[in-house]
Amino acid sequence: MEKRYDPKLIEQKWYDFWTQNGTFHGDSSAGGDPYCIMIPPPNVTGILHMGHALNNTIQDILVRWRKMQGRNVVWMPGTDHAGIATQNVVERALRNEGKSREDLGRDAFIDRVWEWKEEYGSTITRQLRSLGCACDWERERFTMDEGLSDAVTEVFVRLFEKGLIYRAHYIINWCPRCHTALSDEESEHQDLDAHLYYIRYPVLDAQGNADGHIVVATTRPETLLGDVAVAVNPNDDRYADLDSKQIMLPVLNRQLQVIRDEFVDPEFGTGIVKVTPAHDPNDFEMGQRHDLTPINVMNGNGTMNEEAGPYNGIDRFECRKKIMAQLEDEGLVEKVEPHKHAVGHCYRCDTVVEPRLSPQWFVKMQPLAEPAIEAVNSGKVEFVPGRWTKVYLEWMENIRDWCISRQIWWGHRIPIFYCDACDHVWASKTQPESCPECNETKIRQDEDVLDTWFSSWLWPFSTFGWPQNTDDLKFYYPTHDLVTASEIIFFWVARMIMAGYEFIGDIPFQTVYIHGTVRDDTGRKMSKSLGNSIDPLSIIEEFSADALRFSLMMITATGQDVFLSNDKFEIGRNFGTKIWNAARFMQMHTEKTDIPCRFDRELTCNPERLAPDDIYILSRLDKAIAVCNENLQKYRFNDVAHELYEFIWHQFCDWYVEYAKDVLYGDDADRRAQVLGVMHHVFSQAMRLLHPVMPFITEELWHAMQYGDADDSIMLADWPSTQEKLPGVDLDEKLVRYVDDKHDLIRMGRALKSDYNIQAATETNYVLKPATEEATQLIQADINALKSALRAGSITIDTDASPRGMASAVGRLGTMYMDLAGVIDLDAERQRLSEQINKLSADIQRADKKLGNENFVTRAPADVVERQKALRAEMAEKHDKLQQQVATLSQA
RNA sequence: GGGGGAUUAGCUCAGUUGGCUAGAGCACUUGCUUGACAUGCAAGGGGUCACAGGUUCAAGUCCUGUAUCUCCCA
Repeated sequence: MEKRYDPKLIEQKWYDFWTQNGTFHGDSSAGGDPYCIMIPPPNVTGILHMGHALNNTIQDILVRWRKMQGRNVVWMPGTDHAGIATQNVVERALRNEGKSREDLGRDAFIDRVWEWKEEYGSTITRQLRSLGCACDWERERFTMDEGLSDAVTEVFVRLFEKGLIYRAHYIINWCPRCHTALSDEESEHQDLDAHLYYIRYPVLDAQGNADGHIVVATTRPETLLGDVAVAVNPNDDRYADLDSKQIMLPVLNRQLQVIRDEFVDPEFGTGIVKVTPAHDPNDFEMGQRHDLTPINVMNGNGTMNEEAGPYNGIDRFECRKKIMAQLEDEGLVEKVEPHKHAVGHCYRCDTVVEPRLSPQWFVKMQPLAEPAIEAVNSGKVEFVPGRWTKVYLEWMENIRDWCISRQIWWGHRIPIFYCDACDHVWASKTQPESCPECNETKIRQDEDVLDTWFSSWLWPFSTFGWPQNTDDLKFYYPTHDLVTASEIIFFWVARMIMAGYEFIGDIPFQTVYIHGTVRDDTGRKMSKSLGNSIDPLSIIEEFSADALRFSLMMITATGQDVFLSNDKFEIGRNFGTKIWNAARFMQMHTEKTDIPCRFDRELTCNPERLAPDDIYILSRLDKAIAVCNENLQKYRFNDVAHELYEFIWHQFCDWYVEYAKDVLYGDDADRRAQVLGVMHHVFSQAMRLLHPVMPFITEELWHAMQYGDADDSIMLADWPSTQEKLPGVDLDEKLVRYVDDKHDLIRMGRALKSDYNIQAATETNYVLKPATEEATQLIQADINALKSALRAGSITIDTDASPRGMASAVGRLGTMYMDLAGVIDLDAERQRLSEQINKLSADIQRADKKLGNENFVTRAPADVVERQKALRAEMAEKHDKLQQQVATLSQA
């Protein structure tokens, strides 16, 4: 083994090994107990960021753990075609060539997008590989694949024929830059510091003479060009006489209707609002209630249209400025106030979304939502952490229809056909030759494509070949865990549950694990525009993929947001180095012997000759296994990481390996074999426990230690279980407790040296007065281990010891004296002991107070009271002994 | 406006059904080129658990309110 661990080559090597050996592939015909995870398909234009790294590390942990448990595992990978984002990317490239998509035409443009996809579309899946993801790449899918596209068409036609897909002229979110409709979820609200403009609308009396004005408050003055009415609350008696007046629209001098509608908040502005049904969703609804005809004053690109009169052709924001200037000139501006309000932004390009009245296709969601609500209410689908249940239900119970049409070219074209002859509109899975009603051949397909999520919501079954009822679908569906971030609950999770019920009649997955958002160390979301992203690939380059993964798990509390900075990844790197060196140590000693290394398969040891420290580490291993198992089941990955860190670093390396040195450098060949046997057994189990989190280094060491055959993988090794007791080995509780106490004793002995400024390497002499007969025997049998741990010159066991002039410390096993060769500072030692005594006195008092409380003794559970009593007794004993020490000192 | 989360050591965070003397990593102090590892070892210091009430034998933990930060929805 190399002295330094060099992860780069090793990680590449093992990833190739796994993929070449089909380690990640699952096969339904092999049967067994299925376990399936669907990757949240990343955007095909995407590059790996820390959110992906966190998301996929968690999935990989689950997948590798289940695989080792012997489940028939599939982790389904793939990407989505990201209609708007991908089209944007390709259009940008075209623009650099001085062309537009219209120049190319639809078919040529789509060819061009496919070319782009072939060339650049595998960036993120390649990056997932360097993270170590055990995806079943043979199954990789893309939402525009033939099979998945077939599923999309099938679903559209079914829903259309069921009456759940309809076309309507409705106000939707429109991105003027991407030039398409968006769903409500794709319009992200951001609070903006803006203004509330108070504008005077002239009033004429019944005779048509000027009669003052009314004041309306608006955040968007440019839309007044599309006003058709003003509205007041019916209970607002300030404006009772408004009906007898004519309200005139400034600029265009159009007479406006006056309507009364409950929607108007009398507290907002002046209590009068302008009504612009074509440019505001609330106004649109008011318009419908009052039978108003909307006037659209804008073009699709965000400029004003001919309805805007003098402002025709001007950009909407420019128009706002100009119109305010004109109103100012005409004395029609009452005042302008600062105003904070939420404004929708396009989730793909961050342009301010424009509410736009246009014909679009919608899915009627309420009927689909009902079983999906029930699935979560009944616990068939479970959110972890559970608080997300409420978020999901809240959205589902107030679900709104889903706008699925997009005015772009890249995507699944809507399978709707129109007959110009008879106006028949129908959906068809195949390209029809003629109108089914009138047989006319002059038919045309809808120009729009579907929302990308309209294919993503089918992902859990379309990837398995649905609508065909394939063997894979039957075997792996419903899948088990879905791992994603909270941002995607509405976009994707909720819709998948609805699709699962609607098209398969069953849930798509059992558990939805929602992890936190990755933030920078000041708590801001990582984003390209803020420039605060940490690139996972540069972290992998600098620290290794294992380090990235382990560090993320160490610092990511279940479901909480993660605050990251570069130096946090040192945790994982240092841990990897530690493990590497422990393995080197073991190999070094194993090479010197002729014993085989494969202790994990069969621990060939003589139980009679196992020392307390051997028993102890085996017992701690059992505990580590139990803790890991429990926390994996509970999706508490940071607890798993912490336990592995504690066990491998502190229990194994700090205590057991240190203990083992004495034996391994000693001359008892039989004991050497025992210790090496235990060591390899523990290490091989630890590597398995760690494998899901740090797959590369564990695979490397699995082979370096020859725990498996050359063509074997740790990923196929058995997952550790506490049930597998070692033959003939009794993990005697008494011995385990003894070693715990011995560790205390060692710490105390070292602290004595440290307190007296004696270098650790100086071989001082100790006298030990055991507390009990049992302790005497245990220590006597174990004296060499104690001696070497303390680097003692000698340890004299003396049950009657009462030495003078020595520094002392009291532990459960007994009292430890350190010989200071007559140079003890009595005052300092007295001081040292008094401090301990004082602290103990305070603790004893506190315990007495509790135990003296009648209510505590009678009402608290018996075991709590017992524990308190035992603790008190222990403290009192130690207290007495310390006082004796002080007394002995004084006699000197 | 509605809902969620957070507030514990200098920093980042654990602390699960209330029950030890509140823990970890990093940072800090002191000592150590000890035969796997200085990406390390050993020994330390450091906390009024945001604030105010309440429930309880017992509150970091449960309840109410307040403050600050943060996210989602409208």
